[in-house]
Formats: sequence, structure tokens, C-alpha cells
Amino acid sequence: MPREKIAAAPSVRRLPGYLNIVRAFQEEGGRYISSAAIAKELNVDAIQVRKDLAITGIFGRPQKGYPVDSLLAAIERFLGWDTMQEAVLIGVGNLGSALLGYREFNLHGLVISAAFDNDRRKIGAAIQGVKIMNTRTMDIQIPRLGIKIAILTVPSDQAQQTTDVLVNAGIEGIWNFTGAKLPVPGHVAVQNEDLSSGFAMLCIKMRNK
Amino acid sequence: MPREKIAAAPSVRRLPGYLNIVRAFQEEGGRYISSAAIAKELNVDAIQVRKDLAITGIFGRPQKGYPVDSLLAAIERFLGWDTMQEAVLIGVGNLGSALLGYREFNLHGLVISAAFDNDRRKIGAAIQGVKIMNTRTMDIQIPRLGIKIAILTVPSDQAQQTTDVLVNAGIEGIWNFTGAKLPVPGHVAVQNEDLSSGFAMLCIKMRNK
DNA sequence: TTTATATTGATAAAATTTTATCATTTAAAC
DNA sequence: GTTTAAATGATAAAATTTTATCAATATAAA
Repeated sequence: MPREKIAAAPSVRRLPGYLNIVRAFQEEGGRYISSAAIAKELNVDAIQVRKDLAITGIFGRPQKGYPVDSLLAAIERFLGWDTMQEAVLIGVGNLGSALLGYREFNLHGLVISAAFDNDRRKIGAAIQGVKIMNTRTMDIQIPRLGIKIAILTVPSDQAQQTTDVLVNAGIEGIWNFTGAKLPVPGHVAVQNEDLSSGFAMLCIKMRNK
Repeated sequence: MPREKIAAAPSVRRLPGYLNIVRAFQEEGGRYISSAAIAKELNVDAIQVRKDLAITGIFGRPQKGYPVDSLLAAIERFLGWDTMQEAVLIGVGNLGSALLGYREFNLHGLVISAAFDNDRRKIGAAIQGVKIMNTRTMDIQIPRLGIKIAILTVPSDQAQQTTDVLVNAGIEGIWNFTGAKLPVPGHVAVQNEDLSSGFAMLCIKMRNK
């Protein structure tokens, strides 16, 4: 079953990293940055950097490199990060709280506007300035807020039922931090995040040394 | 610059997912599981599952599938998750606290044995049962504990100096959640984790709908 | 103005990853 | 015992990703 694939996925994954480096370079007053300079910073290949950046539509100039301002704009535009995207977060446990407080997101076009949990002790409180509402009210609140992105950090066994509610509430993209597989209608995008896959990579790298 | 690459990286990344599914299947009393069954659960291709599992050295049986016990053992063995790996965590902020409380890790061969921070208010306290020590004592404590893996969740601007101390203290693998690039000696493995790359993927998937 | 040089972007090649095909094997059915 | 069917694993093909080569171009230097 060939799940829908996105073109140049590895390149897309690397774009946020470029954003960081180019921003830092911009803050130091740089106006042009070459693919070689970016590559050196990341310890990757300059050709790969050029290929990756090409998907955003940016053009560099021989002898100078890429105009920093345009490059940032191109990456942000390509990712849709030029306008702030609002998201709701479901499940204010350890991981959920951490994501609520993760400042970096604001640099990446993401703002978490509301959070939901079903623990009475949490409902009504605010964590990191975000008000926590009752999960049961999602079906009302999410359409009211008009938010299309959900960050799912509930326990795995609640993932599916929560997802059903989210989809009915008009959510179109789910960033899934649970281990559960989420069957969703065709118009909804899901991105599964699995922390342990990174740990697996680390273990293999260590073994190969 | 061709950074050291590991063979079959995508396969390695998928192994933890298989672990979850096969464990659940085992708990329901299943003794054999086919690649097709795993594939269906994950909504991927059965051939890919077989290829992925093959790297662990497991052999399935025609007509039955893979023996669940051996399969779990093979995956765990391949990843080095058959014996619990101890790690230290540096930087008990939002993300650090969340990782300390992330139960799943225990199912994946990882136990965080100690944490370090340089905030006086945190030092001495215990979060999620893990004692927080002064970052300044890492050079003494880490060799004493004999731990080889570090989880780095400090602010990016402290990443490099922290890394230098870690390497001197005998750390051989760093799971890097900071945005910083960590130049390390050749015998040290680094796995960079970037949450926003997952978000970038979600954004592109949504745009493609 | 001319020449030299740094850097891109296009094209091509190589490597890797994913997907397809199919013979082989084991279990079950007859 | 023989036949049938389900599932693997080996091999091959296709697709994707990474890396290499090189002509074109804009800048800087002479």
C-alpha cells in the first residue's frame, strides 16, 4: 500500500536547519551566504545544500551566494511559515507541557493557541501562558477558534478516539507524538513523530564506532 | 564532506515502530506474526517490512511468519536494547523534564540515571525520580557512574562548551536536541534531533492536499 | 578593458532505498 | 502421500536521493 509520499522529503526535513543558520548569519550582518558556507556549518555537502534550497525557488548569484533576506523569505514561504500557523495541543502531560514551552516553534511559524486535557486539576489553569480546556469541549472550541493543526500528545490508547473528534472539529493536520497509527480521512495530513527512532540511530552509530 | 553514514538508516529508524506492534501482538498471545500483518498495522508495504527485519538477522517461516519472541529479541539485540543503556541528561528545562518523564524509553533500552543543570533552584531536587546535580560536577560524576550516553537539552548557546566537558568525561554518544552543530572527536557519535523538521513535513503534506 | 576566480545551476553519474517478481519452503488440507 | 496455499527470501527493477562534473555568469582584480 503506497501511502502518499511527498517529493524531496529529505530536503524538506533539512530546510529548518538552514533557516537557523541563515538567520544567525543575518543577525551578524551578513548579506550574502554561499552554499559552501552553509554546508561547512552543518558539515554536509555544498551540492546538497544547493539542491535543497532549489526546491524553494530561490536563485543564488555567482561569486556571491544567496541573498540572505530573499533566502529566508523563500524557505519560509515554501514551508508556509511566512504567516504564523495556529495549533491546538491535546494532552498536557510531560511531553505536551514541554512542547507548550518550546520557544523555538515561534521562530518556525507555529504558535500553540490552546491546549486540552481531561484532568480536572489541569483544566482552567494556564501552562506557559496557554489556557487548558476540557477535552470534551474540543468539538466546540476548535471550530470556534478556526484552528486547523493539532499536536497530539495524549496517551497512545486515547489517540484514536481523540483523532476522530479532531477530524470532526475540522482539523486538517495532525502532528502525532503518540505511538498509535491514526487512520484519517484523505483530506487530513498526519505526521508521525517517534522519538525512539532517533535513539535507535544513535545506538547504531555508537556500535559502528 | 561525506560525514560517516550508517547503512540502511531508514530501516533502522523504522525498527522501533515494529517493536511496538510486535510487543502488542505478543501481549495478545500471538506466537507468529507475518510481514503482511505488521505492514497492515503500519500502513506500509510488506516487502519493506521484510527487508527491514532482515537487517536484524531474523528468519521467518513460510506459511507462518516470524516467531514473535525471536523477532523481538532480534530487533532488541540489533539495536543494543537487550541490555538497558544508561544515560545522563543535561539541561532540565521544559524539554529535558519531559524526556525525564517519558516512560516509553524504558521499553526501548534506555534509562536516564542522572540529570544535570546549572540552576541552583533545581540542583538537589529530583524530577521524575532522577536526582539533579550541578553541571559543574559532570566531569567527576559521569566517569564515576561510567555512563557513555548523554542527552543534551541545554540552550543552544551552551551546547558546545557542555559537549567538550561531556567528551572529556568519557561520553561516547550524544543525543543532541539543541540546534547547535557539535564538532566532536571521531570516536564520539552524535545524533541530532530537530523537532521542527517534523513540523516542516506536516506543513508540506497539508499544502499538498 | 581584459583576465582570473568564485559560485551557481544544469546535467549526469553513482549510490541508496523502495518496490516488484518469483522460486522455494513449510504447513495444512485432501 | 500428494496437492494446495501462504509466506518468506533472493534477485531484479524502478524510483529516489546523493554526489560529481562542468559550462555559464557575475564580480573583482589587474
